[in-house]
Amino acid sequence: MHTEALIAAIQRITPIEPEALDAMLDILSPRQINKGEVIWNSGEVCRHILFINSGALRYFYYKGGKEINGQFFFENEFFTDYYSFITREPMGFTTEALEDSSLLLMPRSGINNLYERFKSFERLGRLIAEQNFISLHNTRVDLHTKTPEELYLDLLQNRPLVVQRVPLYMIASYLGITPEHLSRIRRKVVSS
Amino acid sequence: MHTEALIAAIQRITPIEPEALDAMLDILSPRQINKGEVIWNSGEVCRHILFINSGALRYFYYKGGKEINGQFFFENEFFTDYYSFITREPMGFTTEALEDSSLLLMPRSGINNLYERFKSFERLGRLIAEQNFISLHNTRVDLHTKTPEELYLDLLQNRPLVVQRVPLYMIASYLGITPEHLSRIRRKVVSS
DNA sequence: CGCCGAGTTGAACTGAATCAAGAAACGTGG
DNA sequence: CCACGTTTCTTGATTCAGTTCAACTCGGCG
Repeated sequence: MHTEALIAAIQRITPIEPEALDAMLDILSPRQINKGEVIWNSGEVCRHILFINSGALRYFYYKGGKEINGQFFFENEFFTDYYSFITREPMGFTTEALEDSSLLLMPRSGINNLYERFKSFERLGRLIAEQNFISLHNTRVDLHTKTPEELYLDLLQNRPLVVQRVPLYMIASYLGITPEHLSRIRRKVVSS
Repeated sequence: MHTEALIAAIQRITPIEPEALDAMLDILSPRQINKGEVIWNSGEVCRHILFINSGALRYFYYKGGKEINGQFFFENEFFTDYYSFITREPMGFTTEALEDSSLLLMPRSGINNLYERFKSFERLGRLIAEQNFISLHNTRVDLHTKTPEELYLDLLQNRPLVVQRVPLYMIASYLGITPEHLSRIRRKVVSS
């Protein structure tokens, strides 16, 4: 099991003492998943936080029979449906592998145990939740105030991996526009 | 100082023992504010959670010189810029009284103190933060998937106070449309 | 080699913004 | 309690951004 990237990602967020890291390794379970496979289905309760060793994920929901992409995630990023994870309500969307991916899963029970044993780990959990909240807040403000073209330029700036590795038609629904329109925006942006 | 509504609102969320409630009363400070007055300015760090005894608030930010309303709050509701409150980064928006209002303010220092002394109070804080997160999540999904007309109908259903007590042109920017367009949507909805 | 999914392009259409003018509603001072 | 000015809301005409539908290109893969 490769855990170096996870440990490095954690240390980038907040320092954790070696004993806490050791205890964390005990609760990890690895999971390999192929491109296009579903990781978590809409309607299930989310019981894990996952870390992406390699690969890419997306989550999406449905609107009028069509898939709407909510967000994309890549190697060295954490992901969970924080809402479902906490409230134990069923998830409202489906999580799928965009590429063959190698994941590390941390179950809720194990995490709660770590929270009780290590204050530093509780701090880590809080910081991850806060990042989650902040990025949700930013997305909300952006959707509220920016044009599709501005949103696409932001994406190029801040999340170039999305533009490089996610098919255009998925990015389109993520931005709330049609693939045709995104294609035209891209032409315009490239030529300018 | 009127604290009955606050206590009732708390008990609706989670039971809190009398000693913890007493301790909480000690950290409260009341504040009267007139219609149109600013409560918190953009750029300040948010140091309080507030409870609305009576009146109404809104928060808004700017886009191209125009005010964009983020959310509206009424009597018996809590409000804070959760992001700024936690990270101590400056707030990105301004909070203002929509009506003459009577507020109760809880300072962060006092709240942290209560968290340490009473486990039940920590639970309350977590639940309020979660509600905050959930409503942000829902807003995000709605802005992503619904038409302005659907958003307005949702508002009528779920937050009728907004429609009753907030001027139309403020609701328009909240929904991401112009006042003219909202006026036409309203005409259409009423006549059907 | 041929197919199929992804991306592009064009033309017609539509929902929403903009601009401009009035009509209501509202509060304030006389 | 009325008159006036200001703010809010409505309505119409025009313009524009973005969608829809349909046809076509391109690249990868069986």
